[in-house]
Amino acid sequence: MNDKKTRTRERILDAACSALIQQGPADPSVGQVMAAAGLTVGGFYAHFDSKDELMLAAFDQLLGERRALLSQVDPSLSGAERRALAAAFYLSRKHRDAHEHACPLPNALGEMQRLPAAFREMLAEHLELMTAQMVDRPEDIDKAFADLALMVGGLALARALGATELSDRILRAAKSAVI
Amino acid sequence: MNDKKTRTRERILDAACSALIQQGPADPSVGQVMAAAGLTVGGFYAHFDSKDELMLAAFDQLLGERRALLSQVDPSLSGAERRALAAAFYLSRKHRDAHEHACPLPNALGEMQRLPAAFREMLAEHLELMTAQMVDRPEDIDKAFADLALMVGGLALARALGATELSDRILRAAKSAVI
DNA sequence: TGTACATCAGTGAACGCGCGTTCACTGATGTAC
DNA sequence: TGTACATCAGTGAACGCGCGTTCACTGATGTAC
Repeated sequence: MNDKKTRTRERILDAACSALIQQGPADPSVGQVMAAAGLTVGGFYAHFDSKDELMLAAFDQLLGERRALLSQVDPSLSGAERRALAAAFYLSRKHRDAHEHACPLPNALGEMQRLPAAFREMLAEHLELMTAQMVDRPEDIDKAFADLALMVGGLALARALGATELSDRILRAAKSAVI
Repeated sequence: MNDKKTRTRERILDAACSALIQQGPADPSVGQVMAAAGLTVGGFYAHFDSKDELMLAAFDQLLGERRALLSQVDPSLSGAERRALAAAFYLSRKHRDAHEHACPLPNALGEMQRLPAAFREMLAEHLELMTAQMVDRPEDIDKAFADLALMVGGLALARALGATELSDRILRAAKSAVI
């Protein structure tokens, strides 16, 4: 059965997701990802065509997870209330320090310009879908884009500083500024 | 005279600043930076002890430039007005597309966790000084941190997307959300 | 049920490459007399 | 003023290393008869 191969592929992809969250798309080596999945480097190309393809798949999976989380927020709340809830989670210390199932954007955005165009196209698509989930009326879309910028910037600064007092402070400041 | 050596060092440092803005700290190679300065790779270590030391110096110089720009805003304006002016420049298409004298944070933050602690310490110091320049009263400091997060996040998203319509839109949305 | 064969997921050594760093050298400039 | 020497900024080849990718092989599993 090739269920086994499918599960192995998923293990590699999950390892790549963790690496992408923590190190961005370029830094993790194929060998490191394979080792994290309990495999050796040579078997990689039976599952993915290239490192770029792996990282693109991981990027897609993680952004998809973010949107799935967003869709679980109580739909009876207003757009502004939903954005505030999303930001409260996004800008938590827990999310800043998470090594899995966290947002890849803070550590990946800076490398987008050097990656194949498929990454930017995928990013654009997810951003459009995400912001659409964050508003009640199309006219409010720019509020969602602004909140996204605030969230990504706040988390990027907080992660860059490590788990320090200043880092915590930036999370709090950004959280309280959501529109 | 060793004026000549000093000028050469500055040329290398300027080349490193450009590279840091566009590619972050890890991606540019010593050879590429030296070539951009019109030199060959071997001479590098007469000016800097290591690539990390070069990038740290470039990071310091660029963040210093940002603060110098900030200090040129009309001091008779209120803190909120000064922050709005700073954001209007920071979130302009011109700044997004600039290859020199631009902010290194959007392309550097994601790599901070993997760099020596000196980078994070330098970042923390500049952030404290920057936000102090952005407010009238200490109680408002969190507004400056939130605006910084909004600015950095907006520019990071805009740069990552390239010079597209969506990128422009994010710049506009973030600009109009400054506190 | 038991044997022979095919399949194929995964291994591990090898490749060519670019990296950061080192170092013996070059050649222009400044100093001593 | 002219010659001999010291200095030192910059050159370019070399180093050891980790990378992405390739490929001949292994060995467990499933199928045919």
